[in-house]
Amino acid sequence: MNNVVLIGRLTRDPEVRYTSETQMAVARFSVAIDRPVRSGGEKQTDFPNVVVFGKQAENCERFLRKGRLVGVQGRIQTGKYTNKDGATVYTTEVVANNVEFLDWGDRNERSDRPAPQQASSPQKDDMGIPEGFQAIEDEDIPF
Amino acid sequence: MNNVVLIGRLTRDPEVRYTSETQMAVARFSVAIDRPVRSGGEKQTDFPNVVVFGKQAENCERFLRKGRLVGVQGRIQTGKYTNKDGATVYTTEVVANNVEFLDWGDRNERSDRPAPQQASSPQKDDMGIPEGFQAIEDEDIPF
Amino acid sequence: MNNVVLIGRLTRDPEVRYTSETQMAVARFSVAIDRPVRSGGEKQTDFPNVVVFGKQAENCERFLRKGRLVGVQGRIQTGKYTNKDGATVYTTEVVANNVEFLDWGDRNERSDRPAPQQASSPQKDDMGIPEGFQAIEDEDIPF
Amino acid sequence: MNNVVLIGRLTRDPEVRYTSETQMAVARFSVAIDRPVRSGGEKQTDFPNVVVFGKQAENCERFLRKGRLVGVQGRIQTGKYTNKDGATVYTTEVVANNVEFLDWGDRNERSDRPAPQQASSPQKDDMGIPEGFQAIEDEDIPF
DNA sequence: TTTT
DNA sequence: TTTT
Repeated sequence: MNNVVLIGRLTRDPEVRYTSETQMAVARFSVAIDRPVRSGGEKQTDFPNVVVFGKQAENCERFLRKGRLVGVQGRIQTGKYTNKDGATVYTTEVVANNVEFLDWGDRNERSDRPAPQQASSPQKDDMGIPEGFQAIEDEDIPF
Repeated sequence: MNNVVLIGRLTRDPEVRYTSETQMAVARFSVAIDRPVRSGGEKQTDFPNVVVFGKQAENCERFLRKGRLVGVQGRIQTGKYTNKDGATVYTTEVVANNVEFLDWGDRNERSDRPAPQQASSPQKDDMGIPEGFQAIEDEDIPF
Repeated sequence: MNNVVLIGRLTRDPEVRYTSETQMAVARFSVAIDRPVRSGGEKQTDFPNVVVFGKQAENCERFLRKGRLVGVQGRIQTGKYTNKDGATVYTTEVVANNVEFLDWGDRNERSDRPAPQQASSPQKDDMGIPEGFQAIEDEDIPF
Repeated sequence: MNNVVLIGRLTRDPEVRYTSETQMAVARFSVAIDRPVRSGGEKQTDFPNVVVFGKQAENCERFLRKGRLVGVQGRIQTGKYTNKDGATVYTTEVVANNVEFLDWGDRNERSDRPAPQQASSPQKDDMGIPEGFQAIEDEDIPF
């Protein structure tokens, strides 16, 4: 059993890549969740990272933007990789089974993203790997 | 909303420290959770870190050992700290509201831990901070 | 372990009563949650009942209305009672630890409810018991 | 979002039927979950009903018995039906996506069930519908 | 690297 | 007794 439910706001636009073999979409974002305030305490916020795959990742790319409110159901996934300095970095992220869009922003923002420039998105990801994460290949897709 | 439920087995004995001011117990352990096997795939396991505070942490110290099965209900907490090399390390762990002991091991193992050597546990934690975590002080206790 | 998370819309205004002894508020509502649509299937919806106690119940009374979107974290509670015909009726409801207001409706709706007519709410509840539920007394409050 | 996690013990052996068209297995049981004891209060227990479909239902039939400990991940489903007296009965149950067996009982109990008598289980269910539930047909299977 |  |  490994079950997570989050409701929070995107800290930035989702970042989408594609697996090299099947070109499956992989979207990543992190979500801001304020902790319940302790009386007399200052605001504190958690920023868990979320990964989504496939059709849902494509919907995240199209409809989600920084600041939008989402509900996420998934599981905690841990991993590790070796960084440029040869140090082992441990990662913990939420792999989403389901992402729900809980608000739809202003009219402007709801419109689809500008069509990506030719040959941009469904191509081998050679932009480098984001800080703190490994490349994702087809064998990492959980379905 | 930030809700986590895990069922898994301790990867090692819980590690317990005490806050310097109120001497509240803080227990840490990580838990192994096998992912549902994909047909034709090999076994994969996640190892989320768990933190527990107060009375529950004391019970974890007394009754939990490596290999025991637990249910954990809590929330994801993120943080960061600067390591010895001056690099920023980001952390993600599960802060437990509730830890349930789902098996009690063999008769032998169920017995309490040998009493800690004098002045050992309820003392200022100066053993250093475990790899990948910050010191915990009273203001970090969530209740 | 008994953990529930729901996101859905109120099917009607919350119904609030008060325990006879300590006059603690008890709010009830049910929430509509659409099931993920099966391709070729028609829409289906679940309507779980939710109960909230104390301060949170008062906030529900003030700010929640039919149609508003909420996140609920809580547990499943079962019970039974004997109805007017002498038949045993079994109940299952969600006792909320936490209710989050995920939208705030139009400006008009966000305003507080009209002040209840004098001596209305914080009084012994003698309006009778709603269909399908038992009276709630102080010993039923979970904290 | 509609997410439930339970850990509890079966109150009786699971009850298994099969849909008339595709003969898919449908297992039902209820699970006892003690509430956290309030100091000075007496023990209280919830008994949510659980339904499982397909392969998992077959595993429940084979391996689960009264008293066994399970973890359940699923969602709350509500429904209604008309009983023999013409009264509308409202139902709330947990539809499981995943049932984990958290203990395996004594050696004896772990063995498979005696093979059902010829033509017993994979047949049209005409034993009547259990108290408080509707018949389940193929269109009710959630996958 | 953080959201309303 | 059902919500957008």
